[in-house]
Amino acid sequence: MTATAGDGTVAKALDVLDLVAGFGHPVRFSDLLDHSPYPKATLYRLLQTLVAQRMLSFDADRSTYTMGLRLVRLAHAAWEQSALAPIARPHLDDLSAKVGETVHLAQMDHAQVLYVDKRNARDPIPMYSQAGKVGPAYCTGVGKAMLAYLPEADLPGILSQQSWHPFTAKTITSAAAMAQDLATTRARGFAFDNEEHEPGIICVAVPILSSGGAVLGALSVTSTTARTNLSALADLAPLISSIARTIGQETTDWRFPEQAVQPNRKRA
Amino acid sequence: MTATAGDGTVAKALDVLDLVAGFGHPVRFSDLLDHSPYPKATLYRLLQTLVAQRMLSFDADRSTYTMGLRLVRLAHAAWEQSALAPIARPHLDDLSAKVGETVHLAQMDHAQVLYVDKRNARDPIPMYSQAGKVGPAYCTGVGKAMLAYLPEADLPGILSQQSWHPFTAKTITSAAAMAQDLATTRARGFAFDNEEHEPGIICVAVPILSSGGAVLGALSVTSTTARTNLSALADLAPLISSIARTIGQETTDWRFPEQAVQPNRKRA
DNA sequence: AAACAAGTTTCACATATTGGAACCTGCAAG
DNA sequence: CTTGCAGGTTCCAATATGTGAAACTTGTTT
Repeated sequence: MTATAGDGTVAKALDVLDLVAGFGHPVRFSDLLDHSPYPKATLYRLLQTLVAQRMLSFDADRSTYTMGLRLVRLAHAAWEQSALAPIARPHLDDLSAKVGETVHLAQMDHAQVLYVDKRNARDPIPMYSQAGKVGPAYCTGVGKAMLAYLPEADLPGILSQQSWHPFTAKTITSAAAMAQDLATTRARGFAFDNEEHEPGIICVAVPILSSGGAVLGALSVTSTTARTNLSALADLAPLISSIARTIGQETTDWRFPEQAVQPNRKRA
Repeated sequence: MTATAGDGTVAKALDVLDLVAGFGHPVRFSDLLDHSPYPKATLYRLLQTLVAQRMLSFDADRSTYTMGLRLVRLAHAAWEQSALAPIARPHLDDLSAKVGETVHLAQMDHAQVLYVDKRNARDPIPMYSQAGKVGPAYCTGVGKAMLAYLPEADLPGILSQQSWHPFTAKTITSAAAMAQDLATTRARGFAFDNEEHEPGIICVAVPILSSGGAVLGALSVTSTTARTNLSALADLAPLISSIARTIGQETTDWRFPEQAVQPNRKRA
């Protein structure tokens, strides 16, 4: 599972946190025990600590553990502080308004794709509750767009961590085939998802690059085969690319007005 | 600040996490050192651990620390798993569509109000609040709605933790005055925020209660004095209350279909 | 009443954490 | 240059912390 390094109390605690998160619903102590490598007493103490820290919450009635609210708070800070997401937000609104389809903003996280922001086709609700989800890199538009522009040195490591599960008949299922697809993507300047993750779902995606050329994230527009097709989506590429370029530019530029902020220096 | 209990490595690590979150922008090591009670070496190791766990990320170029992406991931799980938020979501959509004003869903977190979800007004007004953000309980509609229905035993503890900062001339600034206001609120069945937090901003809020009467959260509709007034907002109370009642009902009922889930029992 | 499962506490032992101090950087001033 | 210094990183002995097998509650089943 989350193959944590053997040592470090903090690592263990976070491991447990992931474990609880993985269940996706309130869990009892013994359920966790069955799925964790830690002995009863240790797990018990870790849980106590996490609850005390409000990273988990404990429902005494049902004697189950759930994710705590402190996390939501911390994540808010994480999102706000991320260089990409807050800057991209208004541009996502624009793009969403213009194309009227589902729009995704993603970043690489640990060889997977992390959706950082999203606009739905119907109701535009900017909120990270819908973001935060992770997905595979090898069969999503945003994933392939980022992979294509990653430093060559990093690629093998990341590709080796993909599961290559064949979600659909069109899923790319080997590093070799992926290399091919990424070359095409680079040549084209944008990536497609041709029903590689879910049948009927297609998308165009472009990378968001810093002015130094580093991959900051990716931007995509998703639709269905019922409504459109790849070549129609490709027509959107110039628009999406231009927006991605703007976001990349602004993100590179902004670098936080650090010297302007900090008239507060005191001890805790 | 986050007055953590003296012991526990995990507590310290999370304390540091909060510290970084508090800055709201990338920070250098020494900035953190100035604001933390921990000695250099200790703080250094804690930071290393957090970075290794991807709870923080370290920008080598600028040698600054920022919140990590793993948090966003965990928070997503937290949100999804929370009994209230996912259930309330469609109802927020409804309410938002019907009233066309800003709608908030909040919960109590550690004597403060945590905004868990939000819908913007059609004609969005710039305002201090966003999902994941925390706010004071004593001068917000949602805060007062929840306080009014909390078990009496819990109230003193929570009230004693309020800052009573007079944001505006109308802010309630003492526990005594609050007791009065809460009594009125209970009698009325819903709470007002009469420009108590920000001038020109007013709101109606109702508590969301479980069928057992426990406070699960609160629901509010916010507007401005430029556009409407308290008595007009009060007219919305029946609608909001009814939605809140539905949410409370569904949340109480749902209690996760536990027996349906778990054909997987194995050791890690 | 006896057997059992789930959760909690104990305690001697091991180890991870601690933090003062020494040690590396750059870099700016002499 | 070379000296001084602030921001960062590493050492290491002392010790506080975390460990986990086993004993012990509690509540539930047979």
